[in-house]
Amino acid sequence: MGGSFNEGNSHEIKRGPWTPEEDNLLVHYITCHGEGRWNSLAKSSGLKRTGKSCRLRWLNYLKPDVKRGNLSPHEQLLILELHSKWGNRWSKIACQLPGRTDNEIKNYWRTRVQKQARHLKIDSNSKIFVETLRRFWMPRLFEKIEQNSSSSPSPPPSPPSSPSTSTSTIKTHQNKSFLPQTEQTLMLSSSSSSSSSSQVVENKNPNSSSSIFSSESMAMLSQDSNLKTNPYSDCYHVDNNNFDMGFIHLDMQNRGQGDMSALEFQMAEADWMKNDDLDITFWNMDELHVAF
DNA sequence: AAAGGTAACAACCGCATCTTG
DNA sequence: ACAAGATGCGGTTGTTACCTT
Repeated sequence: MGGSFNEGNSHEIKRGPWTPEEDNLLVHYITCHGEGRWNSLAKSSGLKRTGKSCRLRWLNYLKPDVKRGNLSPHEQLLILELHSKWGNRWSKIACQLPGRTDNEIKNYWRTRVQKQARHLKIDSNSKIFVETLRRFWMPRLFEKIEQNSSSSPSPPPSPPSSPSTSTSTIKTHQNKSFLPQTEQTLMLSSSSSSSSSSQVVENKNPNSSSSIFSSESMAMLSQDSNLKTNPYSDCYHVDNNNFDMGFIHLDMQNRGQGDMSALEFQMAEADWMKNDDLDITFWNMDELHVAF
C-alpha cells in the first residue's frame, strides 16, 4: 500500500511541485465530478499523479476554503493551546482553525515553535518548554490580539525605537499556579475594552491543570471580538509605562512550581516581536539565560 | 554581486485505519 | 470474516525565497 511506485514505471508518475496546468486540471475535474475516489480521479483526470498526491494538493492548496497567508495571533494562540492539550494531533487541531490545514499547522509548529526549543536546547515536548510558551509567548500573542481589537488609530506613546534605553519588567506571581485560567477570567463579561496590560488579573483557580482553557473558553477564544482580557495576564505583570518589548527582566524564582524547577529568566533586548504583522520571533536566545 | 545559510512552505512517504466487495 | 484497496495522519524531505556576510 502506501505510495509505492516503482522507478521506471511505464505510467511515469510525476512528482514534485504542481504546475498551474495540473492545478487547473485537478480543479476542473473536481468541479465536475466532486472529490473523493482519489486513485480513480488521478487516472480519469489525465494527471500523471498518484491519488494521494491529488488529494494532498486539493486539500492543502486548491480547495476554495483554504486560507492563505500568515497565521493571525489568534490562530497562533489557538495552536499553542491546542497542541498543549492534544500534542501532534495536527488534523484535530486544524479542525479548530477553519481554513487552515494540518500541514500548515504542522509546518508552523516545526519552523517557529520548535525552533525556539532547539535554541533553548530543551525538548519541545518537555514541561519546561510548554511552560515557557505559556508564560512568555502566549501572553504576548494575547496582548497583540488585544491591541488589534482595540484598533486605536494613534500609535503608542513610546514606540520601541530604542529598546535598549528603556526597561520593562515582567514579574510572575509568586506561589501561584502558572496556568491560569479560569472560566471566570475568560468570561469577558462586559463590552468595556479595558485591556490595560498593567493590570494584574488574579487567578481564580490556581489549581487549574494542564490546559489553560475550558472548552467553553475555547469557544470564546474563537471569537476575536470577545477578547477583552488577557487570560494569561496573571502570569506576568507589565509595567505599562515602560513595556516596549525591549528589555525584559523576568524573575520566576520561588514560584511554588510543583514538579517544575525554579526558573530565572533574564532577557535583555529581547526580540519578542520583530514586526507588526506578528511574525513573532519569540526571543533572542543569545540573550536568554535559563538557570535551574 | 555572489556565496552560503536559514526559514518557510510544499510535497512525499510509510503506516494505521476505514471501507467495500 | 476477510482481503484488498482507499483514505487519512503524522513524520520527513525537498525546494525556493530571503537574509546575511
